[in-house]
Amino acid sequence: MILKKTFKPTGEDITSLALTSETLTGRSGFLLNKAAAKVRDHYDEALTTLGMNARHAGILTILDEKGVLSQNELGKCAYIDRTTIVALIDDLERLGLVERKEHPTDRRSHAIYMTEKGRGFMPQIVKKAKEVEKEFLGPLTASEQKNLLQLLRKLVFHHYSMPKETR
Amino acid sequence: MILKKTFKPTGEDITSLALTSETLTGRSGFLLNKAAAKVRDHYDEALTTLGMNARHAGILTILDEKGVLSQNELGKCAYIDRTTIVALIDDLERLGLVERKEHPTDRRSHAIYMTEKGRGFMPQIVKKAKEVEKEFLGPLTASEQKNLLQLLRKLVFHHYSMPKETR
DNA sequence: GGCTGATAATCAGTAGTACTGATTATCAGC
DNA sequence: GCTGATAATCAGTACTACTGATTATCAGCC
Repeated sequence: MILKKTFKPTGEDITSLALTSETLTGRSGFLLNKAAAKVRDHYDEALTTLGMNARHAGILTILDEKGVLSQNELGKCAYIDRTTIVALIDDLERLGLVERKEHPTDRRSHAIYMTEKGRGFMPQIVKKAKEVEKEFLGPLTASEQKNLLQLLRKLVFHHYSMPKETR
Repeated sequence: MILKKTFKPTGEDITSLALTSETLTGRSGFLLNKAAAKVRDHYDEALTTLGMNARHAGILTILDEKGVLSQNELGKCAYIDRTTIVALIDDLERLGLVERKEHPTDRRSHAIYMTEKGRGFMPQIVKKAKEVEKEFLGPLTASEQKNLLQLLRKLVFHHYSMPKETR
């Protein structure tokens, strides 16, 4: 192998490769990480013109969907750590897309509101998301795409609803 | 929403959620990244007793499968950047699992050999991988698992075979 | 009214991932 | 023997994601 000039990292015929944990390409761990890195690149690239990245867009999407939330609630929805979300909200506030306001009933919390400007960004964000999804999932048929999303969702919801210790 | 005491980040009935890019949980970007983070956690935790992480195990798996490779070839097989693989090989060499030797025909290259000790680790690595895969993919049926792996593989192979500029 | 354990946001520090760009050595073609 | 390409390496950068500590506040209980 090492002597070959025209080295090919992977064979052409995907379907001939074994779906077993004995090979790297048969492990969900490998495939998920590589797929995730790639789709994140796509998102970050698409959103850079809006001055944000995929996680910022995710937070705005949650806010748009669920209305006003505390930081904590927001973090839980996006499965983002409580300490990580602070800087993300900072960024979005700096961009004028959200505002930290006083929480009506709990003075420990912040109520995160989307601003008018933030709301105005949503159509663009959704448009970008649709473009990225279309391009990234392009190699799959429509039903395969749907299938993939459903399977992933099942996995994600299962593993993120487990208690912390067993995660 | 912000006033509710018993806040639930996600509804229970997954199947009722829309599979559309307008919601975060309808985007492959979100789902892939969360699933990837989780499965990586599982792998890292399972492999920590062997003194390595998921990427080390991945490299050993490639070597086991393909035999002696140069660092570059190894990187291409594992889709790991040329600059990133250096430290990973360092780690594995320090653990005594691989060795950098002189390349037979190209003195720029290193030939990476698995040591006897490294070969001896493979059954444990495969065992751990199988356990992780079984547990992580547990929420899915056997045919769903197979399906998921095939869809992911199609995506990964497609996107990583593109020329750099359009990736 | 005041104590106590829990919770919300924040920050400092740490670790891991992944890359760009530069450097050195070597190769391969002309 | 010159020239452009390639292999490994390193320094530096940026981003992700966490632990643990801190401060403020809440909620239940005596």
